[in-house]
Amino acid sequence: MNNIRLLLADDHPLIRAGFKSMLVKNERFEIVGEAENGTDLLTLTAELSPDMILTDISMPGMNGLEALQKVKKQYPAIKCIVLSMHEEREYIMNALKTGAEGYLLKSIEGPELEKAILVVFNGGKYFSPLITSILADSVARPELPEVGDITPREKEVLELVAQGKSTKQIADLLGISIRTVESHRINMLKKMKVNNTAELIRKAIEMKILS
Amino acid sequence: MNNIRLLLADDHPLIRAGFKSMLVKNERFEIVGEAENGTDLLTLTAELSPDMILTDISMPGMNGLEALQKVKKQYPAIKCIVLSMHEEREYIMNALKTGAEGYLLKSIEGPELEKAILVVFNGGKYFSPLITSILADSVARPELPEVGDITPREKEVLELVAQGKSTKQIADLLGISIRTVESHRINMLKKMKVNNTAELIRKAIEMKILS
DNA sequence: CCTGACATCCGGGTAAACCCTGAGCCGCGT
DNA sequence: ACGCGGCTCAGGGTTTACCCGGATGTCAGG
Repeated sequence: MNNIRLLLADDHPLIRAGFKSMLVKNERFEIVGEAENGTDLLTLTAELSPDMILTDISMPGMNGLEALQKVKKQYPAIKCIVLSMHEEREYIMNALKTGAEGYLLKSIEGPELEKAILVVFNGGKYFSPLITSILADSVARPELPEVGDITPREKEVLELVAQGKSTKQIADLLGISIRTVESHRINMLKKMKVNNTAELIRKAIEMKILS
Repeated sequence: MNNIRLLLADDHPLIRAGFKSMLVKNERFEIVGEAENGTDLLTLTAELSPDMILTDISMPGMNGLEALQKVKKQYPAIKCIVLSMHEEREYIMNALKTGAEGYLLKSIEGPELEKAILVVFNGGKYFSPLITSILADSVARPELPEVGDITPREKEVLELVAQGKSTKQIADLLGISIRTVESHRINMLKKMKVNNTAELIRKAIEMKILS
């Protein structure tokens, strides 16, 4: 059986070293490259055409999910497993939307990592047990907030709002009408199902839309 | 020259694996034990009496700093380096207060880690360059009028505001007038030197006044 | 004592946020 | 070709945020 050629992406050398030392124990795994950010991930994917990508979400510059989206578009055959420290539902949902075949927490241990890679390589999907239960919970919930689908323009407005800018200031900065800025803000209020701007900011930060 | 006997503490096997693989390259370093939490760290320290402890801060159960404090009390000779992902001033200050001889970010690379261990082992102190500059900044800048001087009542209002409650709702909940609630909010706007409620929320979260 | 500092409380007026409705333009995918 | 969705804008209305002021009470220090 052929080796499984893996591309590893994480901005921390420490984490990469950890994964490498977990993976070298199994001869079938071959780490063909390491990326420090989303951009590297894209170029290395093009150069190396790995069988599978293991990537962190939060990385400087282009983040893992953005990069993944582009990879999936160009090379749908490449399997992707997302590695993250975050147990928040939104993170997981976003990862799934980009087409990731697996989602693992960094609290993972060696044997589970191997299992996950093998399952995904053979066409399956794998999620940490904890992740599975989180997903199950959110399915059981009758109401699906379905939030997080903030458009680029909305995010632009959101960031200015968080900086304390008034609607008029934002309108001037973006060169658009006050009405338009209001539309964007109010659309976000509805999408996020919040009552006012204050809660919008809190929720946006909670969901890591804002830093 | 003798080996440096290290005790490693982190709740993620992945991180421990990363450190180990970074450290095995240097023969002088010997990892004599690994702890998954603060309690383990204490018992292993007693059993193994290592030369130095490398520990994460956030761990389930007893955290790294609590454990470090106890270790330092019982075995003052053991050097301690704190490993953390957090660049916040408070984290660093707390680590220093517990008597840690070093503070490293997990973005560290191998050579710097070796250097840090050697420096600390030889009686010195070591901090990531980034950490040093953060500390320097906070010393250099006398900092704004200690924005933490939010009064209990104000904080109460602040939390409700962050929950998306309107001034009227807050007034009813607290059993006071709308005007009073507004006063509290506006006083906070002035204290925090922000323009509106949206920015107030962002800043409050930034300063850990709100979760 | 009393004065200043501060937390808490309240009122009125203006600017802004909020909300509904409706609309045109454009890029994108089936 | 058509619909869908993002971005743009407007009228006109209600509600709220924002800021001006002033009022209590407490409490420490001169």
